[in-house]
Formats: sequence, C-alpha cells, structure tokens
Amino acid sequence: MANDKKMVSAITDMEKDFPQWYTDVVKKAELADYSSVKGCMIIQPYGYAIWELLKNQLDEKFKETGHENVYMPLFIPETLLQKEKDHVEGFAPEVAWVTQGGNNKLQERLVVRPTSETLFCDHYKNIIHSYRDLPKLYNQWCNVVRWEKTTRPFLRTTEFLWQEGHTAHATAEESYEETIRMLNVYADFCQDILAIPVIKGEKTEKERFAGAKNTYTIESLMHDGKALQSGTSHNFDDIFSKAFEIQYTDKDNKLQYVHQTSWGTTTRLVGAVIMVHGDNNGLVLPPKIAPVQVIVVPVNMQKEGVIEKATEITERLKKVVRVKNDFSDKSPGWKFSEYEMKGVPVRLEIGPKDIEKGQCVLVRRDNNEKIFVSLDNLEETILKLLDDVQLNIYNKALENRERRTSVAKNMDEFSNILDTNQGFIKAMWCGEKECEDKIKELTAATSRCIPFEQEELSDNCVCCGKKAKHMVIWGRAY
RNA sequence: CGGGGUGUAGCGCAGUUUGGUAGCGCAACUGGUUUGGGACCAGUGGGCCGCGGGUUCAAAUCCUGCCACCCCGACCA
Repeated sequence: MANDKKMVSAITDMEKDFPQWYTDVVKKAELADYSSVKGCMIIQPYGYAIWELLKNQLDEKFKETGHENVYMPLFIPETLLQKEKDHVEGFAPEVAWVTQGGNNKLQERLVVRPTSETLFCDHYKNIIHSYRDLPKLYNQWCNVVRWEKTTRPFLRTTEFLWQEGHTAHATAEESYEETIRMLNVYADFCQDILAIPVIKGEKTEKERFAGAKNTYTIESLMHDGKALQSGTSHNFDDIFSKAFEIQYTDKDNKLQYVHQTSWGTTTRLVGAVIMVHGDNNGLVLPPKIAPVQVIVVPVNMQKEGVIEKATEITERLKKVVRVKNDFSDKSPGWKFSEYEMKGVPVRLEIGPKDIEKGQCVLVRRDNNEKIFVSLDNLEETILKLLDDVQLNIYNKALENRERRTSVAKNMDEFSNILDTNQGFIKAMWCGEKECEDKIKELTAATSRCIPFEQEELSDNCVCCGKKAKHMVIWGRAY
C-alpha cells in the first residue's frame, strides 16, 4: 500500500527548492515563526515540545555520566572575555554589546554571552583549590547570542538555546577522556534518539574552537547532501586555566593547573531532524522525540459511537504512548494532511466500518503504509510499529549518506562529485592549511573532520599531491 | 559586509508604468448540507497601502530619506 505521491501542495518539493522546502516545513508544521528581531525566532509549542523531549533525554545522559546543572549569568564583563586571546578574537566579531544600563552609560561594557567558558573559568578559579575539589562536572541549559550575518530558523539564529558542559579535571588524560566521553554521548544520542547517523572525528586546526587545544565533532549529512555539525566537544588542556589561573594543590602539595573541557549541542538539532528525515509531505519525526506519537482521527464522527470509540482508544493508548485525538470539525482529509506535515509517526483512523469489525486503521508516516489491525492487541501493535519507524528512518538516513559519500583522488574528481552527487567526500590531506583554504576557494567545501576511522585511500594529498597525513571528510556545510 | 528582491487585511498576492471611491485568493466568523486524502453553498467582519518628509485640488501610485525582512555569497553551532 506504500504510496509516494505528494498529498499536500502547501509545501514546496525539496528537489525543486530545498531551502524553500525547509522554510515551508518549519512554518506548516508550526515549529517556529519569525519575530520582529532579525534572526530571532519564536519557537512555537510544537517546536518547543520537540526541543523539550530532546533536552530531557540528553539531560538524563549527562546526569548518568555524573554531571550537574548550574546557571551562569547572561552578561560577561569585557575584561573577563578578553582574558584568553584566541577566544576573544574568535568571538569578537559576533558578540552583542550592552553599553548602557537604564539612562547611564556603563563603566565597563558587557557582552551578552556567546558561550560561557570565561564565566565558568572565573567561577572555577574561586571554587577549585585542592585535588579533592576535582573533577568539576558542570553543565548549563541556557540561551546564547551570536550576531550572525545570515540566519535561518533552528539552523542558525541570532539567539539560540543550547547546553554547554564545562568540566575541570586534575590531569590532561582525564580531560581528554571526558572530551571523548561526551562526544560519544552526543553520537549515541543522535543515532539512537534522533535516528541520525553521524561521523565522529577531530576538527582541523582551521576549524577548531577559539581557544581550544582540540575540537571533536559529530558530522551529519542532510537530505540535500550538505553537512551539518551536530555537536562539538572541546579539549582545552590547560590553556584556559593558565589564562584564568585556575590552580589546585595536588597530593604532593604542588600547585597544578586544571585541565578543562567544554561541549555543546543546540536547537540546531531540531533543524537536523527536519532536514535529515523530512519529505515532500512535511516533517517526519523519530518516534522518540515526537510530541505526539499517535494521532487518532475519527471518520464520520457524527455517526453514533464513533467519538466514544475514539475516546476510549485514546485513553487506552495514553498508558503506553504520547497520543492525541482530533475531534475538530475539519474534514478527515484535512486532518490527515495536517498531521503528516507535523510528522506524527502513526495515524490511527477509526470509523463506523472499523467499529463494526472491531478494528482500526494504522498509517505510518515514514512510508505511508496502511494496515488494518484488531483493537485487541492495539498497544503491542503500536509499540512495535513505532520501533519499526524509528529504525526505518535511521536506515533511510544512513542509506542517503552512503549514497552521497564519495572518494576523490584529485581536485577534478573533487569538484565533479560536488556537481553531480553533493555529499561527504573522503579525500587524503597533507595537513597544510594552504590546501584546506584552496579547496574551500575552489569548491566551497570545507573540512568537516578527520574521522576517527581512518582509511588509506592513497599516499598523496588530494590538493597538492604531497605526502598525505590524514583522510579527511569534506563537504559543503550549513 | 557585498549582490539581488520584497514591504498593500492574519497569510499569499494584484493594483504603482499612465495619481482620481483599496481589490482578489486563502484563513476567520454565522447558518446549512457534508465527512475513509486539505468538502460545498450562502452570508459577515476585517486596512495609518513599512515609517518620515515633499510635489499635487487629490498619493498605495510621483520625488526623497530612513527602516525592516527574505534569498544568494563571505563569516559562524
């Protein structure tokens, strides 16, 4: 019964115009709305519900790995931001300044936090004195502001919601382990909960976080073949602790600098879910973050007994899934389209004909497959179906990524791939920034990461032909 | 920050060339008929035409300054 035909004309086909498709989905699914401030979006209830589900599940993972939530101030004094040279240089072009309080000019300008490393460092300096105070495993959920030139809902907004973990450790080894541990938490989360396959790796020096020793990343591929950095984990070693003088006395009564990490994910993940799983009928949500997993749509609901039966089913299902019903006086067809656009994983139709036979109709969002099932084992059937959808959309996303992953041995191949099958490009790299710059200039592709899983594609750099050091994943990115 | 585009009802747009009663579709509201893929009929309400100056008897329309947003690049999660 699978059916690929497009049923809603309110959404532009993604093959025709992907950016427009994206905007249409955001609006028609009522995830977010534009606001009167450029680059700032209103996250609507449905979009926020997705974020909350995502956030709660991530938060649980952080707590399982020993982290505690805190809250830092919104404002950072200018002098504090300037303590670490690379950091301030990296962020200066995109910070918002507060220069006035009430009617008076401020003695010292404040920045609205673009990230909170400096605040955590300032605090850690005060509370860490002994090896007994370590490690400190803090995280905060908050908003940050970065004055971006180009903005798009969820993918890049001036203000966005995120979490930033900031930890301090006794040794470099421990901070490295933490960095990788949290990268893995992100990767598992994306794959298991968001059904998005990711590639784990390290950023090149050019793409590294301002002030970090190493930056690690998870990279995912969108439906249109563009890459999206979906989470990052940084190892600071003792770079920030030296700038902020965060020292502790070790067991041998010697002064030591702490070793730090930071790691973050943002509302951008909602954008990733849209662009990885969505189709021409709208959003397709992984069941694990779907605010509504099953929508009950009555058919012929003026007929006696239909609303009663639909209510009864909803109440039954509430015990096992997130379920809603729609008894509004819109036509059934309207409702079908509406919940397809909203990406609800399973639709349950119930009408007089079904009630007679003791059955209902289940339609899955991912492949539009329609099945008639008995009301007897409905709970089990639906739980199984939701698991199937979760797995199926992961596999589809993985297939898309594999289909769009190519190997380039020289720059002709490199450019050709981007023209014909845009996606991830695996290519060898000599390690020189000049080649990275040149590739970007020629193709608009950037190094996404040096993946942990290396392959020996050849001995020579794809760009200059000199001896290669790493295999790098390249791509055009959001 | 460069290039392009758009501001008229909640949304999408026409009207601007050639100044002369502010329109259409969707949505909303009321009543009725409908209901297994965005139903149909009839009716109703809704506007500082982005903002400020100017020209004119008269400006959505012409002139001028500003502002905002969108798209494509460069910068970034």
